[in-house]
Amino acid sequence: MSGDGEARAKPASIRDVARLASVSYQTVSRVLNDHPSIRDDTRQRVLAAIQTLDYRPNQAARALASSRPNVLGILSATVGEYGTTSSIVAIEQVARERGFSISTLNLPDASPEAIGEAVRQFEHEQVAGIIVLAPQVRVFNVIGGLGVRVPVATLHTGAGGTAETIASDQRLGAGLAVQHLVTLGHQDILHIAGPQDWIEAESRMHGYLDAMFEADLSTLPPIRGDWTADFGHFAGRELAGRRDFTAIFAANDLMAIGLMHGFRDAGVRVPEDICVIGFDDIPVAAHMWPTLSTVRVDFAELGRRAVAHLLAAIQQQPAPQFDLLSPELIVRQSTSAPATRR
Amino acid sequence: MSGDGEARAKPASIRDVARLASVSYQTVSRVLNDHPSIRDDTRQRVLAAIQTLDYRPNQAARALASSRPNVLGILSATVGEYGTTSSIVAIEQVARERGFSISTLNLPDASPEAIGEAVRQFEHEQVAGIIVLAPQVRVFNVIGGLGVRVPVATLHTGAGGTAETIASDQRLGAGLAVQHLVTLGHQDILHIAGPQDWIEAESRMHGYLDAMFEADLSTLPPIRGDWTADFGHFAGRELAGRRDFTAIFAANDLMAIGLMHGFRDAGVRVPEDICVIGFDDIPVAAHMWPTLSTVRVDFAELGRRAVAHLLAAIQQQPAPQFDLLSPELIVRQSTSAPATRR
DNA sequence: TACACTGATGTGAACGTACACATTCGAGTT
DNA sequence: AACTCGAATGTGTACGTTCACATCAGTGTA
Repeated sequence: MSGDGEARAKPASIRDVARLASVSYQTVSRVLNDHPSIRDDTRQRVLAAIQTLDYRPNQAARALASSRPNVLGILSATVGEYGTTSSIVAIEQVARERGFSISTLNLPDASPEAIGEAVRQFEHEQVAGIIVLAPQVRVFNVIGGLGVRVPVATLHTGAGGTAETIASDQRLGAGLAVQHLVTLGHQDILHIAGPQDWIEAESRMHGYLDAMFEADLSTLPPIRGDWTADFGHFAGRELAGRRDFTAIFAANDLMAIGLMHGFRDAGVRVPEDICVIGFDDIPVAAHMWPTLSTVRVDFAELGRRAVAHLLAAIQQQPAPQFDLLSPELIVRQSTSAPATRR
Repeated sequence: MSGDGEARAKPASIRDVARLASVSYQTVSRVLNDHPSIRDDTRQRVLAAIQTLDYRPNQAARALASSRPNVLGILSATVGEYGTTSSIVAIEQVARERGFSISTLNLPDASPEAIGEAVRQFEHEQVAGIIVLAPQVRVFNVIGGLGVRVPVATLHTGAGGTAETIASDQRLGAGLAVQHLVTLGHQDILHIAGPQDWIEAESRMHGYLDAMFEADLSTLPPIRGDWTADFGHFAGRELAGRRDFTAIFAANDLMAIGLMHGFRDAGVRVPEDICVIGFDDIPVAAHMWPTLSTVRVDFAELGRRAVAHLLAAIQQQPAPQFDLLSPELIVRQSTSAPATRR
């Protein structure tokens, strides 16, 4: 394979740099850590030596010697969901820019034991902080009760507690969706919520309830789903027989897509008979039939903010203040004015 | 919050375990590393002590002392795609079971410079090996020419080279799709391929060409797409005017979904006028209208195998031999016999 | 001139583990 | 009984970095 001339020897250490710059290794260490008391020409000399040797600090040794590690843990329970994935990608990128690496840990189930074990694992891996993407109420409680010693930041809105919480305004988003339906003339709006334990499910549901209340409309009891398109499909077929609503606000796009499928199976037309709006704006939403109205959330920005918060906490600095991230209403074909004949 | 009585002191070290088990720290180290020469009762005593103290080896120290690090790097360029994500989740889980953590690195673009820098970064992080999920031909070449010192495993089929390659039989999968269409009676089948540089795009396209050849059918020049539903949508509208094919095999589900959207816009019916089959079986495929026929690939298993391969290479053991992973044909509504009237 | 004080640098540990080399012990061989 | 051998365990040291402390010059103050 494409011979690479120079057989690279073992990487340069801090002492090699020190020797080349004619200073002690400790001085090099100070330069690396931005110690104030370093004469400027000394710093320049050290930096030049670093450059020459292509020296990069050994993270393992650094983590071992200091108690200030350089890995962020990402704890997620929502595997493969669009929003989660988008956030993780963004987190990883910005964390890397700030000199941290990422260790991800996916929970197949979010049982308290599993969460506890995961946090233990992270602590043991000496992570600097943990970003939690498992937005279940229970996770908060477990983590809160665990006496975690490292900073924790959680994505998504809800439960305050000790953890830094990065929110997008899911309630506002839900409100946008409902107001859109109301503006179109709908009065009987059903909500398909996410699982009971989920913070996002709760806040989207509250957004629905609030918006309905403000519009002076009576609400129907929400239906509990599990976020999946398969559930939506099932629910759609079940609900097709009901005539007490003209529009549905689903807590996420997948369920909305499944719903439309179920309605189709049952001969209910969207949007003519029933309107459907989702939440998330996953990439295929624009290509459904009918194309799916939804609420877009900037998951990547959410992730970036989580990192900013977490790093501030790690460095004992005041948390940066962000405005709540405003979701955006995306109107497509699946919502229209209610049919008059019904 | 929620007082947790015992203020946990610093975690137990190997010496604490040794003291409790009345052995030397070295003996504990041997137990941890499965050294053969350990009396069984000694081993039991040590294991009991480990249990009691909830001891877990400090990975940083371990990585520092040995040159045998315990982190696997995942290099990916295909952000947020379903298959990639599924594989990564599986990789992460099985790697963790085998005592490795995962460091992910997502490339916004797959330029040679970016790839080189990423590999450097991983080497510098002392990763034990790298799993590459950026299945572009170019990536192989860059990595091959880089003289990477750590083992590399790449997912997906194609380009042999020095890297361990974990393949699912994409050609076979593509063949399944085409044969399905042929069996239904189609003769003029168009292929929407992935981007030119992508290994998977190439092998799916070759699968298409091979299957057409075997069926003694003439092929149409494939159309190059970019994997996205948006492209599919565009292509669908363009192709709606053509009458020289009765079925389309799209290289992935997203493009297939976009295609159906485009056809819908143009008044072409699926499957009555044109049949569409995709590849991947993403979760929403079953809920399209019409539901999308496709080829299912076990991405998770693919990821697990990549880890097995990589760990074998790391431990200088012979690579485990797997049969090629066989994709599965999933027949749904978007494919049917061609209309006779056309 | 002696004194404390600050800025810049150097020295000796320590972090928790693995590796190379002792050491001990018992069994088998001569 | 002395000897070899291997299995089981213990002792030093190194990995590359940071931390606590020591040093040493220079500066201002009494």
